[in-house]
Order: sequence, then C-alpha cells, then structure tokens
Amino acid sequence: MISSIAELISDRIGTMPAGERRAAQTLIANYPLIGLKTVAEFSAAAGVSSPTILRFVSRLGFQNYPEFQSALQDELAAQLQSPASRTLNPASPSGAISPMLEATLENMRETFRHLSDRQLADIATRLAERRGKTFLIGGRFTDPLARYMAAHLAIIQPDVYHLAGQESIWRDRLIDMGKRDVLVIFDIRRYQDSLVRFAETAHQRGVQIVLFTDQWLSPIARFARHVIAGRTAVPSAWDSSAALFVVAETLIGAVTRQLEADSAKRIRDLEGLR
Amino acid sequence: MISSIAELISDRIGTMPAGERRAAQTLIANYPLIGLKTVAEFSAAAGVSSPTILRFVSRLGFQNYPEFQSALQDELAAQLQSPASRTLNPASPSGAISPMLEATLENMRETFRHLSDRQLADIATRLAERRGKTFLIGGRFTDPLARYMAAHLAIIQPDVYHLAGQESIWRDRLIDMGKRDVLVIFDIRRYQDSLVRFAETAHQRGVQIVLFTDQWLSPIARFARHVIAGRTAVPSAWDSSAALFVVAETLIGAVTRQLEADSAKRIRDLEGLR
DNA sequence: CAAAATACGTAACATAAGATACAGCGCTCC
DNA sequence: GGAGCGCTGTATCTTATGTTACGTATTTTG
Repeated sequence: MISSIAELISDRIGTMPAGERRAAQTLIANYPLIGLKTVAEFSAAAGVSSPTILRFVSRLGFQNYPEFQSALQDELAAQLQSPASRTLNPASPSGAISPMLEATLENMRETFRHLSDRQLADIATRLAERRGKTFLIGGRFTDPLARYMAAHLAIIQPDVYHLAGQESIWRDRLIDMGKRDVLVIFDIRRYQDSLVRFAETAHQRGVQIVLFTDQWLSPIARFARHVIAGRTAVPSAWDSSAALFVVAETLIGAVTRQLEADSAKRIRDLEGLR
Repeated sequence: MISSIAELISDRIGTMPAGERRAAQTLIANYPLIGLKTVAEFSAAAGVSSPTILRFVSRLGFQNYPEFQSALQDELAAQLQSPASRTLNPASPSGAISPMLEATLENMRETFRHLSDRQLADIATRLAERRGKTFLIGGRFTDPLARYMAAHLAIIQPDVYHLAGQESIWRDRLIDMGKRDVLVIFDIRRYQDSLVRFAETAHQRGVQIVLFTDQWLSPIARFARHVIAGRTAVPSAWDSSAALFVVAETLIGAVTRQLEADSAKRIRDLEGLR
C-alpha cells in the first residue's frame, strides 16, 4: 500500500528514464519543499528542463502540476498537525498512559505554539482595562468554559456577566452592549447558528469580540477582534475542549496579574462579605 | 528579535486593520500551509478579498506574494530538517505564560501517574451501567466541570442530571436518590460546607459518590466510592482545574466507548430531533 | 550498422496567478 | 453632525507559470 508521495516515487523510480530519475532524486533529497516551488525552480535544481518535470509528475499519476503540489501540501499538513510523526519523541514514556492524554497534551503544546505571548497579553490587557462591561457566552459544550472564566473574572473585577439560559434572554441583553464592552465567545464545531447571529449583532453594535474556537475557526472569526484557535482533535467520539480550557486559565491568570493591586483589595472585600 | 514570520505577525497584528487581521488569524490558525497556497485560496479561507491578502503580506515587509511564500518555505525547510527546533516557542520564557503551561502539563502527567487505568475503567463502567440515575454537581469554580460532563453524558444515556441553582433546590433532589444512583461531585479547595453536607446525606441514602478533588482531598473523600485526585498547583493566583478537566474528558470518552452500540443509536435519534 | 523508437530540450502558447487603479463605504475626529 | 481619512472590494491589467508542439539527440533493436 502506498500512502505517501515519497513512497510512490521510490516505487516507480526504477522504471523512469534518466532525466525524470534526476527529478525524482532531487525531490527526495529536498522532500517535499522543492515540489512546492515552481516548475522552473524545480527543473533548475534537478538540472533538467521544465517539460521533464511535468512528465515526471504526470508519470506519478497526477493530471497536472498544481494537483501534484496540492497532494504534497496535504501530506505536509497531515504531518504538521498530527503528533503521530513525532512519536519518536523520547520524552513520552511508554507504558499504559492513555493515548487520550497524549493527544491532549500535544493539543496544548500545539495550541500554545500558535499563540504568542503578545497576543495573550493584548487580550488580557483588553479584559483588564475596565472601560466597559465583560460578557461571556458559549455553545452547547463550551458554555461551561464561559462559566468557568466568568466565575473567576467576576471576582477580580466588576461588571462581568455570563449569558445563560434561553436564546431570547441573552439576545435581549444586546441592548446593554456597546463599543466599550467586550464579549467573550466560546464556539467550536459544530458551530451554532444562534451564536453566530448573536456575535454578528454584537459586532454591529461595536462590541469587541474575543473568540475561543477550534482550528477550523468558527464563522464568528469574521467579527472577532481576537481569535484563539485551540486544537480539539483526540482519539474519542468527542472533541476536546481541554486546550481551550488551559488557554482560558492562562488568560484568567494574566488578567489577575494585571489587576494585581485592585483585585487584591477587591478579593479582601469579598472575603469580608462572607 | 524576530525570528519567524509567526512572531512577526503576532508582533504587528495589533496595528492591523480588521480585514488584514482576519488574514493574520487565519494564517496563524493554519500555519503555515495556507500561506503556501494561492492568494485566491488564502483570501477565500480568510473571508476577505485578494488585495487584502496582498496588503497584509506587504505590511509584513515583503515586496510581493512569492517572496512571502519563499520565506515561509525557508522557515518550513529549517523546521523539517532539525526537529529539535520544533520545541516550544523559544521566545516565550520571558513571558509569564510558558511556566503556566509547563506547570499545567506537569500537573496532568502527575495526575494520571497516580491514576490507574483500572480505576478509570471501573468508574467508567459504573457510569455506563444503566441501573440508576446519574447526578452531577460542583463547587464554586468547579461547577462548570460538572456541567461539561453532564452535557456529554446526557447525550449518550438517559437520566443524567446536573444539579444547579440554589442549595435548597438541589438539596431537595436528594429525595430522588437511592442505592442504584451515582453522584459525581467536583470539589477543590476551598471546600464548600454545603457540598460536604450534601455528600454526606447522599452517602447515607446509599448513593455511590464519585469525587473529583485536589491532591489535598476534600472531606467528601470520606464518603466517596471513587476518588480522583488531580494536581491543581500552578504559578498563578488561582488553582488550576485543568487536570481534572482532562480526567473528566477521558472518562466521558471511556463511557462513550462502553456504550458504543447504545449511544450511537441514541445520538442518531437526537440528531433526528433537530 | 542502420533504422526506429524513445527521451529530452527549445520555443511558442494559453491560462491562471498576482498586482494595481479606483470607487464606495465606514469610521474617526473635529 | 459634517469633513476627512483610511480601509476594503470590484474590475482590470500584467506578469509569469504551466502546458504543449515539435525538432534534435540518444539509445535500442533487428
């Protein structure tokens, strides 16, 4: 069974004429990046002419050069996204640790790899500067994350509201939202229409939206000021929100730190109320 | 110092207009492959027009799109050749974020090290065997975890209830609970008296308790049939529930697998109801 | 050794990709 | 509330990329 283009090549390289073989060798040697460049560059690197490259590609079974490039890109995408290719990583202790945990840990690393300190700091600052109100809402499975975040933020600053209950209830809250306010939305597949509509209206009212979503980006990303794309794929029937959860905790921590002085006093006051 | 295009983007994303920011977010979420595709594909994925993509690229300092693509390819080439460089964003130790992530990951490993597959399997089996009802409840910060778990379990089996609202409300629900039922409680420091009392009464009625708590063990552990102790310490003002969250997800997955046949049908039926 | 077949490169072509000009729109700031 | 600025998309243009046709070179075979 042939699963990668590299295998396909080594399978057929024996039957190729000299020029195409040079093309094949060049591609294998710089796999797969040479194949993503133009035909002219590829041919120059291999020391053959452009048509030879095209004949080579065609011999591999591709209709045209772009199709060949797409295949390479898909392969690369799979490699970059799945931790499978990194199982060589000696840090992962063998044994009966569930693949679920491994995938989750990898999701978190991957999520944070695509997330700069700067970006998180910007969002934290936005949440910490107390110009307006902060609203949080989530989808079917992610609403608990919104609640979790709201539960913490509400302690360190005023005017934090979790939007819960029926759609009509939180839709009506739009009336209270304006330019100075921030709306934090959690939305992963399958994206909920009601949330998208809600986000759109809020956006029109000038509300700044912070979106927690998966790597495929909820349509709400269109309206969002900040987008956090977390990895959700795990070997389970369900998607995992764990990576987003950790990002949320990280943000909570960052906001708390920024509000250090204020929040310390506020927390003391709250304690006093008990 | 800026070493990668991803960093360059997160550095300037703050100064970008909305459309270009969407381009940036899309690229980061699918880094770097979207950038290797054509302008048209990139723009479609980001939901903006081609010129916006080109302006975005130009703002990053590239003369034209091919030059931008070459830079991405060079970066990718370097990454593919030395897997070592694929470690975490090397520029992050400065921020207070990386330690947070590291601690969280370590918490999870540690949590699972003290958790045998057998134990998880037992709990999953208990939750899967449909003899009685399943109730879930949590404390101030952990109730969202209870909700999260309830949201999933309720889909794959009947008689799953999250206990919410005022104490008096869920206290009254005790009347419905008996030997055949399971109560899942989330309780970490500072342990809530109300929850402890609730657990005690439930225990007296013969309810089997599954407790999610921290490494210091909530007093509820006295009454619990199964105890899951997660690590919660992170360099932050707050404790982290992330490890417990991951255990919860793992359990959800395990229960779903055990109910495979039943739940598949049930999920299909639910889809039909939409 | 000769003749045919195959392979390869040059050069012309067509097409699809990136770049640009411009107009409409929304936003911000007086 | 109005004027100005800046951002965005449509439509057009230009470039360069992939493709193909064809002639020459090379190898193979009878």
